[in-house]
Amino acid sequence: MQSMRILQLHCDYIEFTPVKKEIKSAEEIEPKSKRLDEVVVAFVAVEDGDNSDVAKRAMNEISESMKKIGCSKLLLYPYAHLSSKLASPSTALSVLKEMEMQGNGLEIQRAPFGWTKSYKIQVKGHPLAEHSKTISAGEEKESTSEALKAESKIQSFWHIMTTDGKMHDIDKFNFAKHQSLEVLAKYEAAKKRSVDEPPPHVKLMKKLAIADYEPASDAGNMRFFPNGRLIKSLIERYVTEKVVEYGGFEVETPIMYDSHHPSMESYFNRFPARQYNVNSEGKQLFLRFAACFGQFLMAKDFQMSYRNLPLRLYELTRYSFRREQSGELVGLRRLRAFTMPDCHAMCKDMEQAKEEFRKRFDLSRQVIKGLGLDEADFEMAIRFTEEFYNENKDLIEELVSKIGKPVLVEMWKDRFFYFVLKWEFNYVDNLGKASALSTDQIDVENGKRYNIEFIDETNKPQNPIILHNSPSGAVERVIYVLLEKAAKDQREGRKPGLPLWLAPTQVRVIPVKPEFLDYCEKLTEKISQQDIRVDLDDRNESVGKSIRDAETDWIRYIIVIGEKEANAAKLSIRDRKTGAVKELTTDELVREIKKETRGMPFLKMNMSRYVSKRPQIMV
RNA sequence: GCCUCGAUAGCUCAGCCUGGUAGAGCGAACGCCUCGUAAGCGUUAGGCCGCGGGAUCGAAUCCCGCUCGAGGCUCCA
Repeated sequence: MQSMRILQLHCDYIEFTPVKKEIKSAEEIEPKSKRLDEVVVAFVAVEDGDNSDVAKRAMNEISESMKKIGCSKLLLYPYAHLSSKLASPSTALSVLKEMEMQGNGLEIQRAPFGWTKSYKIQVKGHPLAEHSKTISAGEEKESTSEALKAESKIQSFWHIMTTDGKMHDIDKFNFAKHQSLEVLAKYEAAKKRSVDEPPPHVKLMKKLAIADYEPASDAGNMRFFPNGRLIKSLIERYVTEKVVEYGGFEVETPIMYDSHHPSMESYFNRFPARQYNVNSEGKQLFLRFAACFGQFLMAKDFQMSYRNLPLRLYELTRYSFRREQSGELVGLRRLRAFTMPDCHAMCKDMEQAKEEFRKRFDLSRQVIKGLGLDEADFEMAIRFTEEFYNENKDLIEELVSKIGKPVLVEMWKDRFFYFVLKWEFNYVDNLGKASALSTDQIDVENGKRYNIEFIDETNKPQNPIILHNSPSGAVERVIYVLLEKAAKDQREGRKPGLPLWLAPTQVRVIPVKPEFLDYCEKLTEKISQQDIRVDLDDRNESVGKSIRDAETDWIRYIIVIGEKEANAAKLSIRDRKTGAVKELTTDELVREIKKETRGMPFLKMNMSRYVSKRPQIMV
């Protein structure tokens, strides 16, 4: 079958000079040089049989891909050498002219037809810069991004699965008791929502001096103040501990990769133009958008036996980078640079993969719970191919029944992604936006793609099935969820707060008068030695003011020291959770805090112990 | 990427419509008060009104362009 061939290059510039006529029917033009900057050059070979329908399709394809790379200047460059079944020159020229006329909202130029031209060209370094396609009458084929094409055609069937394993129509399901699930289902299936205010966590992240935008960087790259860094460190440590307990081995892989490395190219074709690119010494590098390929390339170099499986590799990626569309970045919900715990398990067969999948499901639930969320705080979605469902109903129904409430189901007629099964926990925020936290996938494709091998029982090499799990989701997103949850508490009349183990200050000591400072200092030191984050408000402010400041900082325990306490064993402790003042000895207080933070990591205070010594972070 | 909105003191914002000395609260510095569970009092310092251009005798204010940011759409491996 004949088809037009196109090689499309996104260029910094092209400069060409018509040298001499190549064929008799060449266009009559002035042989002048021309230079174009920031342009997409499409080398086009028109084949025998191409017609105006093909011209139209070709232009649609070109303009579509140019939209993706954000360029609207196009140079059509007749280039016979791409084909051996060329159309006649007159047909070719008329097809090219049709393409030029069609426009598609682009600024189009055309290099002269039929001339030998010398040219100088500089092609850009991003993965989508080079792109070839073949357009034929009747069908279309795109050699570099079939997957993308397929994605828009992919057929999904949406359902609700109840804990008894029954599937229900979304339209007929009674959401009365499952409002967040309804939001998620509508969000996913219909993509309908409309709000026009920033989500409440944005104010909170600033007020609590956790994080802020950094205008001197790129959008979606946040700065984290001491409080934010502390909270992130604690979450990171917690998730890592849990993954290591489960059996993960922590590794570290590079954050940038060569775009032209053979293992990268096929990955790119699925997910184009969504990464940061870095040029260095002629290499075109991109910043990783996940830990997958780092770990896959590592596993490829392992000599593995089936006896070594399942093998779990884990990395806390600080950072992963995704160049999300600017309009999609909001506070800490979605970032362009984020910290993703990413754990892969290589399994010898589907049986082992399923077993492992169950373990990781439990791990993820445990981690989410430790982070201060419970089943009521998120909605699960589970996605699978029809084939996988038919063969593995038991596994899917088991997961749903463990969650103990209905979940959203997406079923695909055919496998499009590299996985056959995926679930995720979604948090639905105050504005009805859903975002995924934990997730796990069964990947049946990348073992082969990356040439990862193990030797099976019969001494034959096999590709493992790979599970992709993040037990918590991005660390920044966990903070977003905790703050949104706090905002919800506030809105509904409860006191907002962070889990005690994550609070930058757990206890604050306030003297009634400066003369008690000495006593306060000794007390602060004593509590601090028990691995509790305690600070001292040594400013000469009124007690009322100090209490107020501590309350607006969400500090859980406030100890006021005056005449009475300095001469007695018991302390007056204001517990923010109840709002009441209670009397406890120091040891009793320490025990209470230890009990509530048991099993969770501890880090020392990340600011001066003295409130008067701290800069105000006004953002 | 498209659409909408925004940018004034360290922070949050008023002033802009209707052009004529740059405002408040918080925070900061200094001083007074010496205080018992959510804001004690006073004084002072602090501004290229995002950048560039235009019309005007005169611009924070009106017009044009740009940059940056936010929200929505789309997207979200």
